[in-house]
Amino acid sequence: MSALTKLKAEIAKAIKKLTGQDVEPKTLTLSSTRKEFEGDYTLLVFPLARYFGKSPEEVGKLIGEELKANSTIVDDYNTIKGFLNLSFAPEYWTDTLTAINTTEDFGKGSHKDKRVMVEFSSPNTNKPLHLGHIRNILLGWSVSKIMDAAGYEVITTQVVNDRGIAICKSMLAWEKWGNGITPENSGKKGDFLVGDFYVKFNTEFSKEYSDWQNSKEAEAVFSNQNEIPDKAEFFAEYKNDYFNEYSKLGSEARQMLLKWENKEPKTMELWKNMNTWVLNGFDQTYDKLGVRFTKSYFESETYILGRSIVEEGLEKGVFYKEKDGSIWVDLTDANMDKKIVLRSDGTSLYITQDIGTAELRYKDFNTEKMIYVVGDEQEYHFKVLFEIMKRLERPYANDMYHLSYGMVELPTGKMKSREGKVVDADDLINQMTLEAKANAEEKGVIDDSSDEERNEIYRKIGMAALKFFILKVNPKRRMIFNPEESVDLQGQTGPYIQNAYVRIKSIMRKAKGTYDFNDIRGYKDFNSHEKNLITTLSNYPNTIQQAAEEYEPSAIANYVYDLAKKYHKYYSEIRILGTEDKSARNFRLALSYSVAQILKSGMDLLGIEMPERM
RNA sequence: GGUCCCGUAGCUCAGCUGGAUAGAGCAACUGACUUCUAAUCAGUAGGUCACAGGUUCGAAUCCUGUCGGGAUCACCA
Repeated sequence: MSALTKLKAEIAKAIKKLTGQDVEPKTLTLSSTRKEFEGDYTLLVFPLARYFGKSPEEVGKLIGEELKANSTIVDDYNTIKGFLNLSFAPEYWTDTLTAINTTEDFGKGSHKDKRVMVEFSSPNTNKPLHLGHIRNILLGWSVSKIMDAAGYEVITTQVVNDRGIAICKSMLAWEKWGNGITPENSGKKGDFLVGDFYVKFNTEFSKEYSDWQNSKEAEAVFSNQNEIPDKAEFFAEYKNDYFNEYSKLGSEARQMLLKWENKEPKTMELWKNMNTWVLNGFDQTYDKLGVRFTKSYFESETYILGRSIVEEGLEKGVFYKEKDGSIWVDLTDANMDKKIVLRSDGTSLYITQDIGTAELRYKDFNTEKMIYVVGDEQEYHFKVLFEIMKRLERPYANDMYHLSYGMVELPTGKMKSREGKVVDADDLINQMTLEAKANAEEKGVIDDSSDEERNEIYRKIGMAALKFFILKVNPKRRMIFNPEESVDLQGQTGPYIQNAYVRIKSIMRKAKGTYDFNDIRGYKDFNSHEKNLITTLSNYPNTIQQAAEEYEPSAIANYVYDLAKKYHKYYSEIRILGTEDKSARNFRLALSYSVAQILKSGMDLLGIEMPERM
């Protein structure tokens, strides 16, 4: 039991003694005292005044007096209006620090008997990963780390969309214009190579389309409109219909999809090859991002799943059949629409697959809790999915969560992969490392490291800047990313936090063998920074729990920044190694050591690595 | 039109279940490296918390409405 929980119990006891009223200790609000007032922690007495029938100020005095007399933690108190400011005994600070210092994995939550699955990334195999994926991946990875720290057992998965018309477009373009190029014979990273052909298909298709617009066929289509719209506007909107009805390339792509579905050997071979190229490329990117999946699911293998569950739902009366044979679910009573779950020709839809994969994962890993990291444009889809799973009475249905995040946009607007208007993940990662390098060389700091060590440091710094930049923001916010102005390396950033850590590491190297963390209790004359830091450190476990409950990496990011900021300030004002008094010096080193540990641990929850020097 | 998300300093964002005078960073300007790593620290300036009501001892926070931005409402994924 932490000292603060103990104190709350003592306060509840005091209230009981003074009024006979039972108060749940958890309902008491105890927060650290604002710096302009005397005291360490503040109890809000407004809500308690009604038990006493006295003014908040008087109540505060009564409770304060009682605590001062009987609490081992509280040394003194003062009241201002309805605020009871409590000052703690010196032992509170040293003992709390020692507890933090000696607890292994301080902050980690108690074991929860539940497996959580976090699904994220979920790329298509027709193009490389881009900035949008980066936000998704960083969020997913961080949430999985946070859930793990909160005490869950975590399974990470991705669902790879490796089938469908988009992939066929890349395949067709490669067949037509590829001249047998491969990653091996060209030296080009596989996902980029395939992505190039996806763009190639679309530029060729656009050419074909604009040529067609001058044809008699097009003229006929246009003049057939009931209302005569603006011609340019009409053709801009008609592109998709053209693809399906008139386009030569479109029909070739659809034929390829048909061949794929019939498992035509030559097509299968091409498909397998190109997928392997892309997936190898993805693995390299995941590696650079420091992300791993317990298991990958492939839509080519899972897209048929879900049909048997639809059958089951039909029997149970959860779904119903239309005359044309299509199967639907009616969610109007839950404030949603009717939704089709199986086509009239018996083939699956997106939702059918998701029903199937949820079930498959439950069978594979017995995951009772599932978190889907997917963009906010799919909120409705997941609302529907979760409602369906509830109606199908799946054991995991009540613990499914859509971690929805806002789109990442460029200053010029939305990214469009088919036009090649994207920020590629790999480019961005490299750019960040280069920027960290340029910045460091300008400063000329890192001393006697080898080139290899230095590059490793630059990579860590660059990645920290990128990751922190993205994770510090509430996921729900849309964000505009400007690749030119790029990500800062100073201020509220990843490197700022790394820098605090590096400073401590440097101190610890210099202090080696000259201190004893067990000898700190003699120190009593704490300054406000020291109390402040210990208070912040002891909030770490709560922060983790809260971040886990709300699926919110930004809570960790803000915490870690706050801690680093407080330490930087402390560092600039107090000379730690120069401290004369032995127990004070031990205390300060112990405090610094703990700060470093928590900074490292917290950054790890964001998927950010710490360099030992920079 | 229905539903959901967002709106806080010039810009990017914090602000926990309602609590004391709304906080950081960037950009601008001033200072601080012979002293544990200056990717730092200190300071100046910058606010009608979109707007209007309501709830109460007390509202950026909760409720209602309005306005602005976005998403979504396919036998696409």
